[in-house]
Amino acid sequence: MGANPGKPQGLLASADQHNMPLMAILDPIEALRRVPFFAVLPAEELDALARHCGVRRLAKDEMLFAEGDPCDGLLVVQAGAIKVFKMADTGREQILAIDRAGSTVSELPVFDGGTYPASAAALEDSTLLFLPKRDVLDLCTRNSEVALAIIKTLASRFRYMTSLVEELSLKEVSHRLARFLRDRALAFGVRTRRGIEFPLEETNQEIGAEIGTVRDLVSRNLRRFVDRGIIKLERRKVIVLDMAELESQIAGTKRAGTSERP
Amino acid sequence: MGANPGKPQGLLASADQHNMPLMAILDPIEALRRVPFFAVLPAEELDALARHCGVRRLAKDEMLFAEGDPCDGLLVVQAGAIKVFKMADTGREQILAIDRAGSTVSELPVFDGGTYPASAAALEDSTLLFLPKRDVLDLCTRNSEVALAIIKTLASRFRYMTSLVEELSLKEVSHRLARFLRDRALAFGVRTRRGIEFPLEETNQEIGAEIGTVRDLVSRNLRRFVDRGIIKLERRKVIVLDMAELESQIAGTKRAGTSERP
DNA sequence: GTCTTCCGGCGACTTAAGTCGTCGTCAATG
DNA sequence: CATTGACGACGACTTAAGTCGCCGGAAGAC
Repeated sequence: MGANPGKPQGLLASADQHNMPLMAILDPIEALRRVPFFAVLPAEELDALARHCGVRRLAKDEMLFAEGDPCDGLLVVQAGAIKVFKMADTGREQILAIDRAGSTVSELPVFDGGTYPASAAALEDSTLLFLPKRDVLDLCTRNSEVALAIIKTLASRFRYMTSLVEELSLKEVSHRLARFLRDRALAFGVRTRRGIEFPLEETNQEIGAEIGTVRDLVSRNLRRFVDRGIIKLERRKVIVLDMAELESQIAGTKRAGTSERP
Repeated sequence: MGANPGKPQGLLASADQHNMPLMAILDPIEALRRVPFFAVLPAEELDALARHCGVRRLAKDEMLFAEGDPCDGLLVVQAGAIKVFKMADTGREQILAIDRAGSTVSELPVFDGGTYPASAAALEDSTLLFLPKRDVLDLCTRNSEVALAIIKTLASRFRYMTSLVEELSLKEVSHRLARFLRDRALAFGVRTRRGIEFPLEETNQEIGAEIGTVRDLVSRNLRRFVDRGIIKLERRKVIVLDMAELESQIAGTKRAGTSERP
């Protein structure tokens, strides 16, 4: 699929609703079907689930839950975007995941019975479905295919956490930012004569929270990339001029020449 | 259970073998039964699994697998200790998990079909069982109780990763070290008239790799705790003199007084 | 026993990360 | 149109983190 950034993210929550057939907005079954581990279910199972589910609407920046809250059901994102994050007492935050339509939020407490391990809030106006814990657990017990699919979902999140730990512990801010840009370019980039272009809706603040640093450092490092001719910044858009150099920033800046120690 | 450190860890791998009935060393069924998600199985299922399993012995410091290797089965720790870690090209490493008897290593690639997300090596002489992927997946499909228990295991690991990310991103080295000591004190500490005592077998190097820093900083921060009268160090032992102060190191050193900004 | 190696402990230094204050721009608001 | 507020940029500064070299003691090897 040739990377079509036709649906930019942050600003246009309302556009979603215009582009989507009305049913898709109202029909919880469609929302459930977009969840990978429910997709395998026959229609009548989905129906049954849908009958038990509640709806929650959130305005931008509204909190969904806070770290430590008890949890009594699974949340399915129907529209919008939810950030899951940890917050320091200094106010700084670290984003653990951003979940959009078809994702579920914090499966953990549903399955291990604990409280939410992090807080969550809406990045845009959002709609979520709520499935009582019991129904989800019953379903898993009856249908091991679903359980296995949930394991896969958890595994994929786990892999991300693994690489996040690696980067936070062993890599510098410039690496993390380079990887962030590379990933965006691969996911949303379009080849033009000027380079690979993609939209960048979030603020430096938000980027910082994703890659584990502060606003200022994102700004400084972006500028450094611009100065070195690796990227070009426009309005709310990035143009990657030198993808090879961007990749090599990810691989290793860290005094790459020191060879072996004697 | 009044915290009995009767089985210190690193040095005494051989003691294990003396204290344990010989059968427990040789019998794979016993080893499998110690795994939480196999414990629920009836004896004949365990038998069947055990018949298919291979054995792998590792000397201390021997590699079990490297990041990116393909994986074709589940590894169950029967005896010893395995560290799972990421390594930077500078040689620095970040430990993601330490698994002992009754734990499994890298369930991820078994269930999502990918490669190992990190490397693993033996911290002590160790014995592992190997269960072919097929058998494990078949078992999960047949028995959703096992699948659900695996989800719980993954969830618990996930929670740890979550807090690791939080600490790496938002907390200082002294916090992480304080938490490390507190956790050890709770898990292995014994109340004596001098304070709460527990063994500390690992080197500063290893502690650093666990909490995400280098040898030197572990040493410096330990010393600082000693100077402030929070702990006392002996041979390979720690005595916590002021648990309250240790806890408050965890909660927040970070200019705790700044109140609100105007 | 003696030798060697590993480990811990300094102290001095470098550098990445983060903080702060200010200013200019842009966009939304009234 | 004017005001306000957010955001990005930038320079100067502070501090935590990490690096380096050296020493001295303890444990293991011979």
